[in-house]
Parts: sequence; C-alpha cells; structure tokens
Amino acid sequence: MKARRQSVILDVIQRAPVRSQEQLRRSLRAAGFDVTQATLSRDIRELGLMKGGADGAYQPPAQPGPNGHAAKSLLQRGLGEYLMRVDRVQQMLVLRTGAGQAQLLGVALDRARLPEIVGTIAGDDTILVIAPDVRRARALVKRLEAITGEGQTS
Amino acid sequence: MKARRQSVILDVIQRAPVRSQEQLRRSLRAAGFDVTQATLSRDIRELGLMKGGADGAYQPPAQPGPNGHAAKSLLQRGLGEYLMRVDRVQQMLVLRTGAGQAQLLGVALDRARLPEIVGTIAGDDTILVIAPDVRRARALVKRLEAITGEGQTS
DNA sequence: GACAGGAAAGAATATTTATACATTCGGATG
DNA sequence: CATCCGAATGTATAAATATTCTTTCCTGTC
Repeated sequence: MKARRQSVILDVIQRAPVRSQEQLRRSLRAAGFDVTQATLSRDIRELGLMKGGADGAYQPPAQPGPNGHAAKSLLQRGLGEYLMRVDRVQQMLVLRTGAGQAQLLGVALDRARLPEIVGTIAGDDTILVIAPDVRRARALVKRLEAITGEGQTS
Repeated sequence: MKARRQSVILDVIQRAPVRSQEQLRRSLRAAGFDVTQATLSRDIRELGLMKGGADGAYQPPAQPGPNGHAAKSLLQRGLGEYLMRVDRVQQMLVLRTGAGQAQLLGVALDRARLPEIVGTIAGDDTILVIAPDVRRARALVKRLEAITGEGQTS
C-alpha cells in the first residue's frame, strides 16, 4: 500500500496546495486511503517534501539528490550538483546556484585554477566570475557547460 | 531590528542545518538577537523559508513559480523600505541599503526574476546587480526608481 | 504448522510551530 | 503635550507534526 499511497500524495499536493497533514489525510481518504496522521508524517519525510514558502503548503523536493558521490573532481561535483545557470556579460560570467551554495562552488572554482578565471566573487546564490577577456569568457562558458553536461553518468 | 535579524537568519540556516525554531533561537541569541519563538515563526514565513527535505532543516526559498507574484510585492516592499540609492556602472547597478539589509533585498530581487536581472550579489549594505547590457541596465534603473516611488500603494 | 524477524501502521504522547490577544514603542497629527 | 495609529514583539495557548511504543501482518525457515 505504501508505495501507491505515496505516489498519490505527490499527485495530491500538486493539484492543490496542502497545508496540513490532516488536510492531506482527508484528501487521501477520498481517494480510498485511510491512514493516520503519523503515517503521513512518515511518508512526507520519506518523500522529502518541504513545507513552507509563500503559501505554507507542501512542495515536492527541490534539490536533485546528491548524485554520484564517486571520485569526481570537486569542481565537477560542485558544478554538477549546484550549478543552475550560466550567463555571460562581456568578459564576466554570472553563475547561479541553489540558495546558499554559491560560496561552496566559488571555492571549487578558485581551486581549479582554470586559466580562463581571473577571479570569482561569490554571494549567496550567485557567483561572479571574471575572465581575462570576452574570448576566454566565451570559452569558459563552453567549458562549464561541458562539465555540467557530463556528471549525470551514474 | 527586524530586517537585520532576518538577514542573520538567512545566514545561520546556511551555515548549518537548523531543524527547529528553538535551535534557531539559540543561534540568534549567540549573535546578539534575543527574541521569542513566535517572532521566529513570523520571520520564517516572511522570508518564505521551507522546512523539510532530506534533512528536515530549514531551507532558503526554492524556485518560485515562473510567475513571481508574491515575489513581486515582496520586492516592492523591500525596495520601498530598504533601497537608499541606485547607481549604474556600465551594465551593472550598485544598490545601497541600510546596514545589514542587502541580503534581504537581494533575495527579493532574485525572486522577482526580472528579465533585466542576470544575477545579484549582496554584501552587507550593497548589492551588485548584473544586467545583460547597458540598455537594460538603464531600463532597470528606471524600473527600480519607479517601484521605489510608488511603493506603499497597498 | 510453529515460530522468528521485520516492515508497516496505529495510539498515545512529546515536540514543534502558528496564532489570538496584549503590550510597547515611535512617529504623526491636532 | 495628548492622543491616536500601526508595526513589532511578547505571552499564552491552540494547532500541527514527529516520535515512541505497540500491534498487526507478512514471509521465510525448520
């Protein structure tokens, strides 16, 4: 029963905002699953749902789980896991990460000592990377995208 | 005090996983903010934090829907309350806020997902905003000044 | 069939979080 | 100055959630 119920839970919370486990319980009962709040508490943890945000409702997990914890380079792992977007503006790149992850990735970038990187400044979820010139900035974009692209080979 | 405290909260939850408001309360007290759990509950909602996921800790707001609806009004409030000055340097803007408020406004700017904003980096009282080009940077200045001017029309 | 082991789930309860109401404080306004 | 107003916060408590301790129900083994 558990697996099916949990998949229904994912459905339910995406159809309409759900703000409490009691509310979820009623929805599930309507769908034929009669369980207690305790069970839902456990399901929710197992599904990795988050509660809060603007509307205080349950949300599906945001973070793509920690993937290959294998022996990739720190940079490769960092990029694969955290990098969400790359934009180039002149000879600078603006990298976006999940909130709070920029510092981590910034360190990884610095340590990699890539020739296209003069320096980085990391905020909370944004990293500003300075390249020597536009040409190398372009090259860096490609390089990062390549590294990001790999990664998921697990 | 509120703005400052909230920005510290963002910091704290990113340094180490925080699983309860009591725990957060202790961390804040160590940082010189002595408030009650009720206040934190309110702060957390205002910041849009989420709780749950793999480790059951508080997380910064994840991807808001493509429609930055709530975010936009948050931005409006944020700008009205905190923004003190705007300067443009090429395709970048430098925003000044009161001490300790930059993080908060930075989050608001990010969440608004304005097309003129490629990314932001927030320090303590300064935010660097990167626009795609000079033209849109100019437009952004106008836009921010407009929003700041309006503001309290709610 | 009898029994051990272990996942799933309920019941009761502890813990955590949200909220209704009260208080304080700083600024506007007459 | 007196007073009103609204934001910010505290206090007490309600509501929601997590957890501990059982019970139930398989499933495999002898």
